[in-house]
Amino acid sequence: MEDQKTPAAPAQGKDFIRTIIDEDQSTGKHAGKVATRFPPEPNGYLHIGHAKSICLNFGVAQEYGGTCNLRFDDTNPLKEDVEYVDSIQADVHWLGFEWAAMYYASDYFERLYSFGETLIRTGKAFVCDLSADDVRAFRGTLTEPGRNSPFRDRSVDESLELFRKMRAGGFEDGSRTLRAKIDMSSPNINLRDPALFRIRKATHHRTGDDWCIYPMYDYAHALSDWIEGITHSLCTLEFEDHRPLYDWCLEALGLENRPRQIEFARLNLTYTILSKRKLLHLVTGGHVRGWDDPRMPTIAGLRRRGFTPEAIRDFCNRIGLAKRDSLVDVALLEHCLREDLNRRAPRFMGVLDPLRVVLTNLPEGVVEELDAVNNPEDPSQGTRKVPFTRVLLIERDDFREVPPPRYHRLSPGQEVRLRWGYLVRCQEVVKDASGTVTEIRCTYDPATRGGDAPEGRKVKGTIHWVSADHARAAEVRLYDRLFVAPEPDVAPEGSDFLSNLNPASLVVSNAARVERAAADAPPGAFFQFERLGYFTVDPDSGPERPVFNRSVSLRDSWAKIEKKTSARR
RNA sequence: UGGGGAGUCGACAAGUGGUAAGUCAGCAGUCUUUGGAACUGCCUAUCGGAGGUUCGAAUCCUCCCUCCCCAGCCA
Repeated sequence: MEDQKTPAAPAQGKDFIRTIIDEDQSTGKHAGKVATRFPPEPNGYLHIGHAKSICLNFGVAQEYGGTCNLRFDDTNPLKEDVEYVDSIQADVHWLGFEWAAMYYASDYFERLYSFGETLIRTGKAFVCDLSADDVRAFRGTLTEPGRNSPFRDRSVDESLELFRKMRAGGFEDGSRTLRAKIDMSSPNINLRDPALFRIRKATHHRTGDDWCIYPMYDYAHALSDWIEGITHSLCTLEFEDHRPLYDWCLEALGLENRPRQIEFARLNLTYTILSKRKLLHLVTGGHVRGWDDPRMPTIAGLRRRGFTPEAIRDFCNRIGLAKRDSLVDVALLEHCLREDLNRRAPRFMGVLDPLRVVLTNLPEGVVEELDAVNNPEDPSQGTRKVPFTRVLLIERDDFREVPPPRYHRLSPGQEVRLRWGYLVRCQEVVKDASGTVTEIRCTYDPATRGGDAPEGRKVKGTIHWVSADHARAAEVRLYDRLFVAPEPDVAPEGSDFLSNLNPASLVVSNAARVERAAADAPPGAFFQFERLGYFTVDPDSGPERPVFNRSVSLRDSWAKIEKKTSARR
């Protein structure tokens, strides 16, 4: 795995998982091997929370010279689909990782079944005829112990016969389960004779109708880990009290070289929802345009939004790893993107809300080719030519007839610099009948070509622009946070996270005009429209109509000044 | 009021008995042909609380408080 020089590798302060692995290495546990796995259930798209797990599992394997498998935890045919297995593979690859091997829990169904028979034979599991409701009733509560199933003590032979009949399709869904024989009075509810297999006459996306019984998560996961020789099975905190069951499964079968499950806190992000169920709801409810809507925290959404794998990996390295519940500021994610793109993205000029500027002292028909630097942060990206003509388009917001305090842009009588162009002075404002400014007339100073101000002349403002004749029309999609609340789930009584949806999370500009090179960029290309932010070309883009997504805005200190000064009044 | 976890600056997070890193955010500046970037300074955290052990504790002990997870034939 080359080309993954994610910056800011924490030199000191190893996280607790790597500390554990260090210890295992020094004591020679697992013969010094490190084998991890990323085990998604193919029932939804991967999101930024999964990225944390992916970076951890694949990262640890790389760092210790070990391996990391991709394993689909496909034990519930009712919820799973190939669309998801495809997207998951694509997303892991896109993030920059390559698995040592790819497996499906369903690859192990036969072995898992056979392990089930073994457990029956050794008196550690039994077929239970109780209905789901009855099982619940027998389970007890958090404070009261449960009661043994009346079928718990039936003979090994009877259970074996019943289990075979379950597999053969002889029973209806829900009529029977294979249960572990552990302890109905355990304070840990997961140990109260948990189900190991249930009947589900459903077509599986991989095994078709080969099976009508499917293993439960705890059982399948522990054994799959063991089968693959996983050494460190990393998962999130909610599985902490499943660990005794994970261990039980391996121990009951007398398996050696057992993997160790270690739990870490899942990622939570401000202004974001990271529940597969709720994300699915956003998609099916039409609140977004799909799993890859640029407002979604899915890997597919982030990719379409213009996030880079580098920025996401950097983010995952920076948020740290611990066991305490945390809520990471989404501003950190945005920061990581800006930092990456500032270094790498070429600059272009584009105007979102155009205002005509006529240079009265530049004759019509004259086209000057000016040199513009592609990336001030990276001279190797060179320069390009931009056409300068009599009629220009600037950002409407870069002109104020009555400039507020500390406004450094264009206003009547004032001078401003056109980036890479000339210094221009506003001489006249043209309005329509309703009083809307339709055009401003300026003079340019031929002595300031390239934007160089003569000795002693201070021009504070520099604005972007395009030539009206040369610019290309484009659609620009401005995205904002999907939710207005830092914790979307915190909603008033009677309402849910949907009530916190941001009505302005997408604002489309159809009036935008951009320089040609930007309009010709292929989908997925990223760049900065100077002073506006970082953008990427959306897949909706076509030769006739380029479509740009704003990935993230630039930090805007003027917005802060303006907010403060207006608040003061 | 069962069991399992967790509590260090606004947010993440180092620190594992020797006297509280770093990052993001925020604030104030410098600089600037992006009010971008970069750079500088500030952000005065005694470590959930109370006791105790110790020359010395965020780090050890005791008690207490708060928060999260678990009663799917989901994962």
